[in-house]
Amino acid sequence: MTTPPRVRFAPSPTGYLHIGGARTALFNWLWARRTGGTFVLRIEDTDQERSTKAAEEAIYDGLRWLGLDWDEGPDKGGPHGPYLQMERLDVYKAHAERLIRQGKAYACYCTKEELDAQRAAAEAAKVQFRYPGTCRDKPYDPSRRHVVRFRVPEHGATGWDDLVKGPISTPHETLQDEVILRGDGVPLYNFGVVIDDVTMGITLVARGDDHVNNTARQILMYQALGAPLPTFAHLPMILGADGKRLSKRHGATSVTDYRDMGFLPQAVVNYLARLGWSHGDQEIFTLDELVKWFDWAQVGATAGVFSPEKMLWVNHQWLRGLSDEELSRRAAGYFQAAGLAAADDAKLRLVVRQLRERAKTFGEMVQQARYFYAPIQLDPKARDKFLTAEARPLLQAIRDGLAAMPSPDQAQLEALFKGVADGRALGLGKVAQPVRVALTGGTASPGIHDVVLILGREESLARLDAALALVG
RNA sequence: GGCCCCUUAGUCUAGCGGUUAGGACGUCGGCCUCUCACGCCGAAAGCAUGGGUUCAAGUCCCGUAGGGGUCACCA
Repeated sequence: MTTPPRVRFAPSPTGYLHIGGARTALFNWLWARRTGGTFVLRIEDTDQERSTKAAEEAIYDGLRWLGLDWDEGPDKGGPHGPYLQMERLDVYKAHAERLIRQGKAYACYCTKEELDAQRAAAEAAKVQFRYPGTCRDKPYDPSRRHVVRFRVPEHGATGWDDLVKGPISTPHETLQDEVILRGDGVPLYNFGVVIDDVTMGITLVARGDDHVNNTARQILMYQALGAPLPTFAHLPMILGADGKRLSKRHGATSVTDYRDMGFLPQAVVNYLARLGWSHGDQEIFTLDELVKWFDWAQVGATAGVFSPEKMLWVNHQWLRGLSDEELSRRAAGYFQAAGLAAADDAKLRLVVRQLRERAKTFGEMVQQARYFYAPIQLDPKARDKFLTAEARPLLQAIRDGLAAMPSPDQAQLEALFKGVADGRALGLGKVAQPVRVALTGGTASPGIHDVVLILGREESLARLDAALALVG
């Protein structure tokens, strides 16, 4: 029996919740839920240039929509708060001063300009720039403007056994005495992370593998601090179709974009989980199943290309799996946003039932449902092909037959269409297509009887009349 | 460029020394059919490459190539 892990998701509030960040959050959350551990949300807002409150809210928003709840965080507090880095400045300062006193860090009085010049010189000489240790042995004078640098061993290497990548080691020669506290007392990333993970009792650090190169320096800091090491797990990046890191130019990368397009949160979670993790041959997973089966051992070490097509497919599977009630309840918001249906009513229920097999997202569903709620937009090609003189008598016959039905139902309509077709020795399609174009404006729709039923007798008659007027 | 990581079909993956290399998305063909979807059936398509180790290698080791990441008083 070991103590349950404490994991965390620590985004910077510099933008919306990115697909990649969402997956990192998801894996952490799954592990916490699976093990009975604790999921901590920490906001790393030390980059004051780029951090915004709006972005912070967007992150909460995205996580909530996905259904990933946190046990401790800025908005709900917890025993290790505050959870906003800018509210923890005194903590970093205290630890930095302790490290200075112990000789494990030191004050550096070099100016940015001096450093920039040295960097430029190194570049001109085509050598790798490393901080030369100018201030390494200078006495500590707090009254002088300074940054704090962490003393890195000259030789040797630091490694760890990564939960997803296995053993990794970084030679100290590639490291340098990096700045851990800025002149204004704000910590730099590596220091803030370590101090927070230590003081928050984080036992498993799972993050994107763009942090692999930070891990050795962080381990060195853990050691300097005398703190126990967490386990590290580095998740491979999510790439775009061109093999480059997924970014805006690849399309939608914000989880809320997917919400707006009409994806189900379960589907997004499902897809993200399967991108880089697997459980045999299964493709569709409920959250409960993911919680039950998620394991770092099944997380792959290779970067994955984000596939919008597959995510659409996954979403479609989920859409089709919802009950009629659930489906129309969720669809209602999208229909309202598009100005189509006023509410989750009986008509919407019928529309949605017909469209669930045909639309992969609520966004597509709304598009395909337009003619049920708004005047048709006649597709010219469809009109030329089907609203012809030959079709006139057929349309007329259907119109008259429908007019003669006080309350049409599936069986009556079937008999009507069949009768008209058989009477002229025509296939059903010859009759159905012109009617379809008359009623929907196009050539693709649910079954023609269903269309009539959803539209209703009056509206159907009106549209048939309009078409008849057109064919003259 | 230095360092680190990665490499099974177009894509996501299964595989953990002996398999006709399995599944899924996508693609193509067929069936179903009033259109479109759905569904069903079928097909094409893969172990980057060169050396080892071994009776046996997609699986282990080394090299090469390719890809990605990272080298700030950003995170």
